Amino acid sequence: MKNNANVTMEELVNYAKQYGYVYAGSEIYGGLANAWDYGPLGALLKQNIKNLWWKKFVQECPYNYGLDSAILMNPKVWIASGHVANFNDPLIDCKNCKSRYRADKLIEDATKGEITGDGKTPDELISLIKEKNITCPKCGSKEFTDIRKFNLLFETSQGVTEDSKNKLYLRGETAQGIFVNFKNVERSMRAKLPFGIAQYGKSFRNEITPGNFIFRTREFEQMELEFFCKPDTDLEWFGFWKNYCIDFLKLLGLNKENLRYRDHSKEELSFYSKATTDIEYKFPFGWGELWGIADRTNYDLGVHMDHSKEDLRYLDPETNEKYLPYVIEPSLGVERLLLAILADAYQKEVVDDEERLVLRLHPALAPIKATILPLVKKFHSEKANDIYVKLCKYFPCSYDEAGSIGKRYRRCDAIGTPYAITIDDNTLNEDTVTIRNRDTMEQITLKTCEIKDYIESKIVL
RNA sequence: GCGAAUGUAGUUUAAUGGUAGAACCUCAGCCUUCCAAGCUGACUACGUGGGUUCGAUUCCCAUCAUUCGCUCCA
Repeated sequence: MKNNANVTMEELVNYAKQYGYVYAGSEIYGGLANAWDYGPLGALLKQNIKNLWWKKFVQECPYNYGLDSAILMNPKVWIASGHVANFNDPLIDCKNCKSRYRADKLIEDATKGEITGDGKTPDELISLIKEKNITCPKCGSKEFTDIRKFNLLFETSQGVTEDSKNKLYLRGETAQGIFVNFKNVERSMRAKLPFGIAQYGKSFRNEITPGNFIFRTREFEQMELEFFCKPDTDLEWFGFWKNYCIDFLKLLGLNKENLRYRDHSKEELSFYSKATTDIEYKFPFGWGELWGIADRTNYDLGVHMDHSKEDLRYLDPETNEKYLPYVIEPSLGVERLLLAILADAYQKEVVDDEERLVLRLHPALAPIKATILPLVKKFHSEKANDIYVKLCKYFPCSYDEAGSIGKRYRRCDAIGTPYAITIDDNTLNEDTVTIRNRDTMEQITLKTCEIKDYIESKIVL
């Protein structure tokens, strides 16, 4: 039944636009590359994703606390974290065949790792390339362009006048807002290791090549947890969170077949990371990273302690030792998860030779939980509207009286609404309604006063 | 940013150097008592800006956007 192998990205993009999930950004002005807006349903789905993540990682998790830190931070944060230096890729083009390389990688490859490009200025890199007679691996040319730096951090300025002294960065990840608040949370919540701090929010990166719809965008939303633990327990917790994360995805209803772990090789690991595992999802365009789970050691707290001169060490109440906690970071992109959820739920089924488009979303994720349908407009509208007004107070509902009942069922199938409540003569005479289930197409009869409890019991994750 | 391709209603598309036709969707009305029924009507498009031409959606240039590679990553 579940099979999204035939769903193309193109189909999903059209679907998302057609039904009010995702629109191209600034469309009436010709668009803006790679910007996407979330429509009425997309906004609800996004909210649901974030709320469910918060529920599982904060509300129901005894270890973790929530946080909402600012997007604008003191620029020293980004210098300390290494983003200002390391989000600068020195790129160089071959003038002959137009191939593009990272200058530091080019040197490393050409010298078989004898010379590393780490920490070199652009001028030093250029002279190294000349000195070692490095040629383009593709065409053998020695003619390269100058090095151009692509700073992945967005810059902005604070104050009404443009002034480099007031240069600020839009955060490139939410994680740093957590690290700089480590001591605050520890003190105010009287937190004992191990404990985690979770937050979701917007981050910005000047990606050189964004793409694949909402998979990689320059403005995106992250849901990150920084989990602090004793230095020797990091690998144990690393395993714990790997399981916890994938269980969460399965709970949301993602098909197991479309999920896998991928461990980073040693060469691939970030300089600060001891181990990293990605949870990948099989998107219509192929396997792609959904959730990165990294053992960041004590790197982040360490650099912030160095740069800020604040003591960020934890005083272990059992041993009276002071040490920097290790950090496990499960980091998830909201839009990526949303894309995975849409791709996974999108089903085209054939019912009596007719194609039925149905979005098999978990009821907890569905933007609209129930739709209220008067069986015949002129007889049942008034009663249906009464019920609609009452149910709206508890969860998002819609009301639809246009077209045949069958057509209205299909409309709510297409946007993933799990329950359709039909109001007919029995509602007027006996105060009962028919509730039709999107997935099974089965119908049950309930008293009107039972509807709210019934649906609320189904939309809990 | 570089290379290649593309751009006609919300979606899928047709035709054309003389300013565009359809299907689905949507909306209104009629009809309709449980799975996209039917009838009547309505709305909506040549990405943007220049150039050539008597006249451009069509040809040329630029620009913007999208897609695919390089690269990067949540």
